[in-house]
Amino acid sequence: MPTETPEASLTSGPHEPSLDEQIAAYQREFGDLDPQVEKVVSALGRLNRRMNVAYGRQVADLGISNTEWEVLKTLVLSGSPYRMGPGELAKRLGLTPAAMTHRIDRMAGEGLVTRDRDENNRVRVIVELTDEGRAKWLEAMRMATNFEEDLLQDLSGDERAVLGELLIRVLRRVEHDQPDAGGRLTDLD
Amino acid sequence: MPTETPEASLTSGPHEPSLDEQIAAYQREFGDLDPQVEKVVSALGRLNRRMNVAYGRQVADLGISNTEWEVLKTLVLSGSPYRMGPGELAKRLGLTPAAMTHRIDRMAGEGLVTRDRDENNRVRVIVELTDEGRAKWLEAMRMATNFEEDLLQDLSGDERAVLGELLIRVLRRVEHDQPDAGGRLTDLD
DNA sequence: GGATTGAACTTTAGTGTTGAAGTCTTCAGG
DNA sequence: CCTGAAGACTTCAACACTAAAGTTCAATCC
Repeated sequence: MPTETPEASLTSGPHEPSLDEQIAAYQREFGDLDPQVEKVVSALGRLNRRMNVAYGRQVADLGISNTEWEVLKTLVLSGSPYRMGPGELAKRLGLTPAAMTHRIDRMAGEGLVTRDRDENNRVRVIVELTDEGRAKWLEAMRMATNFEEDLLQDLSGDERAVLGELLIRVLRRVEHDQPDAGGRLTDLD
Repeated sequence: MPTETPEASLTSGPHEPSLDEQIAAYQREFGDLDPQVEKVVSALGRLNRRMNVAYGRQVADLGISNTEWEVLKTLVLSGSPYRMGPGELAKRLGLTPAAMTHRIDRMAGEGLVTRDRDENNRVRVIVELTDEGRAKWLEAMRMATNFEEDLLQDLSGDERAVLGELLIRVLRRVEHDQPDAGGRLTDLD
């Protein structure tokens, strides 16, 4: 057995703290906070993390990455004929134009989208969803909705409605203070 | 004026779709979904994105990145004496050990943490929060709690309680299906 | 109508992340 | 002991992203 020093518990307990433990720890380390607020915020954070992991795993089975799926979604939501310029795409996805260029390169290489110059204005580029891209989106969408339905399974119809309403009210507050992309929507970091 | 071709609306309307528009677009493109579920999920997604942006901006003012803040949080939550091994840190943060090594390098260079070999087991490394690191965490925490308080300002005490409860029930469902880190917690992508 | 401004995208340099291979230490067996 | 195996971290190569500089085409000014 490895020399069990007192501090050896450093790596011993993988024991990821439960939400309650986490909140208790915050109370301990930073007394000055409202447990009710912390509960909501911590739950939101964890939930989103888990959801991202879940989505990532699912779309990986389709041979695409989470980031590629984001692009497919954005194109589909723009409606037929599923075209958009790299600049607009970048803005919606919170990426720099440079990153968008590379992402489109990859996706075009995989046949998910096409990239062409606009004949009427040769500075512009048109990214268009291919049939294959749309098919991938559809498959991903089916998986996602199954997962989402399952996610909310423990909630009654009324509860779902209430949850939706409350979230939207909170969302309105951020979107108001932080109207769209004041600058870049630089996610994480 | 640039030649306004019919498709020129490609880049014309930065018009980021509202939540309602987004949900309507999903209905249009993929009839087979429950609007109530979609409302909750879409709101969650947007909310988290906005929150990440907000946190990122705030801690940037303190001269640290969002990712560094994550490390500080994890160390503080572990409780005094705020020590942890890189491996455990990586697991909690959903990073590979390799990334953790570099992150610790940087943070040690900035004086936020120290990195030392465990005297009792020289394979192990101990990352410990410095006073400066703890001070940064404290500042960040103050900003964060202000923001979070503001975020929920439009909700009554009861509503906050309900929201927290509902989120926790949803969370329980994911954490049950996806118990902790089955493998790596590869966020996004 | 030729130069200037401006818009939309691409290229380049630098940083952070992953996955795989490598190093060093400790533990267990002969 | 001395060897082999396992664990904990680090190094390396490849990839994705950002910020800033560069390129190309279109519109406007004189």
